[in-house]
Amino acid sequence: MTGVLVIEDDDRIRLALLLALEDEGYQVRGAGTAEEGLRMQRREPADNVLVDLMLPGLDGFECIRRLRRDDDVPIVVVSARDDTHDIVAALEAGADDYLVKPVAIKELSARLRALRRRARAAPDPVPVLTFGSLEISPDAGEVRRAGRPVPVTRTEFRLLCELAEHAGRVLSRQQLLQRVWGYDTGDERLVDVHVGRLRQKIEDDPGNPRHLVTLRGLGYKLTR
Amino acid sequence: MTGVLVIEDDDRIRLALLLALEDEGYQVRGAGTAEEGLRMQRREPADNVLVDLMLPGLDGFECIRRLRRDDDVPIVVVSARDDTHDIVAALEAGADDYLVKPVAIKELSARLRALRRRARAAPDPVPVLTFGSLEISPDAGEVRRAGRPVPVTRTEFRLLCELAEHAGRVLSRQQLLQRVWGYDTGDERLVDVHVGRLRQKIEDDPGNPRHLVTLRGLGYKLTR
DNA sequence: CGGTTGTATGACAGTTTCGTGACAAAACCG
DNA sequence: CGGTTTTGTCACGAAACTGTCATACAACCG
Repeated sequence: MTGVLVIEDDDRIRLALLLALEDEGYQVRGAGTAEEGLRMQRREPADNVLVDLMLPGLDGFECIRRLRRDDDVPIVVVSARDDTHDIVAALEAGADDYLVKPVAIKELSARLRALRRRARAAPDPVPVLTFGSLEISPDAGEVRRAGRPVPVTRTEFRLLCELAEHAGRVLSRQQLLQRVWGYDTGDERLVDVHVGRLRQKIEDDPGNPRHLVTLRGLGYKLTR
Repeated sequence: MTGVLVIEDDDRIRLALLLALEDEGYQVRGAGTAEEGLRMQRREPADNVLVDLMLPGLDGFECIRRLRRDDDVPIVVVSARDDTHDIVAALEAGADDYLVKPVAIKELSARLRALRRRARAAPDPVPVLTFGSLEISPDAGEVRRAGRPVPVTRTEFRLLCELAEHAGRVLSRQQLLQRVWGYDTGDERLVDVHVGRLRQKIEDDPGNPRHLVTLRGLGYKLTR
């Protein structure tokens, strides 16, 4: 399992990063101050560290230097400041990369991956979307229910991913036909059939679906 | 002396980069096309390569892949496009960093420095990838099953490594053709055949593969 | 309540996708 | 050069998947 430590004092940003990284398949942990982060990294080293520059107490630069002192872990700075001087200083202090907020999680993930390739560190985690006991991993082409793999067909899988990507939002049959099948027009019953088949596989009680819900007259949605 | 190769088709930008890097103390050389750049790098390897994404003929992504194929040189993309999708694709292709034009030369220089520090710090620790009782050492060119060496052909080995590097992720036949064979197009049955042959060698029960599994309609993946 | 509209589902036939053995071309190797 | 291994192509059978349809069921509405 690949671990990431996020050192960031803003609770909301830290939480958002942690949740997003978790979806990307990382095992995450967070720290609100440099001191706490250093302590955590010393006790139980993560495979990657994300650091904010503006931290209370010990600042980001110093934090990077100290991390670097006793570890070769890849360090990525995530800062609001988009200033060449800061970037150079951070890299000079020992950081490996520098991203400016707001960061696109996919980019962050890709950069972490590139960095790990260089550092020959941990393996790639596989992103997982979770809906209660239902787990969907688009990259692994896998669906699990209560931990057990569920065999789904390609069409079902695409449909499920489409719904999962827009979790909680209704998608009309037309939209689904368009996005999953690429049809601009077609029989909407087709969607019903596949939704039905999917329910047989992923719902505990297919007659009373908890995740893959029908919204009469509107379409379907996937809920947690 | 540290050498940098700049592959960029716009003469003015290439020249500007070369001059600026020269001021930074690098020994520089430039190429106007991917083909020329690849040739130069093969003949006389630089310590860093800068690549533009929009090149005439062979595009930047392909250029990166080919550079990566026979070299571990740090690659930095310098592109006008500031798009998450491009960034992810470039990093995925094997780039180490991605900068958006116009670049601050001080930042570029700092990033190159950080990258070289990394590249130098990781002298191959001969990693072994393990999948249950299956062991693959990409560097040693060896495959073992329950400790016993398994003779695999070059093609099979590359296919296996490609799958192993992305353990747990589905790779489509197209992707495999592209990455293992370098084909941009071709008969997808070819992949099937080699997967079949590989299974005969590495699976306990080739009829019921445990590691090299098929995901109908999606492709293949290697699991633990 | 009865009519109307929208949704679920089982069956089925046509199509797609896979795995495999056979074989020839190509590469390799003394 | 002759033998051996590896590689790519092909064709075919088996298995899995897909979309359509008909019917049954449920929800809504006045």
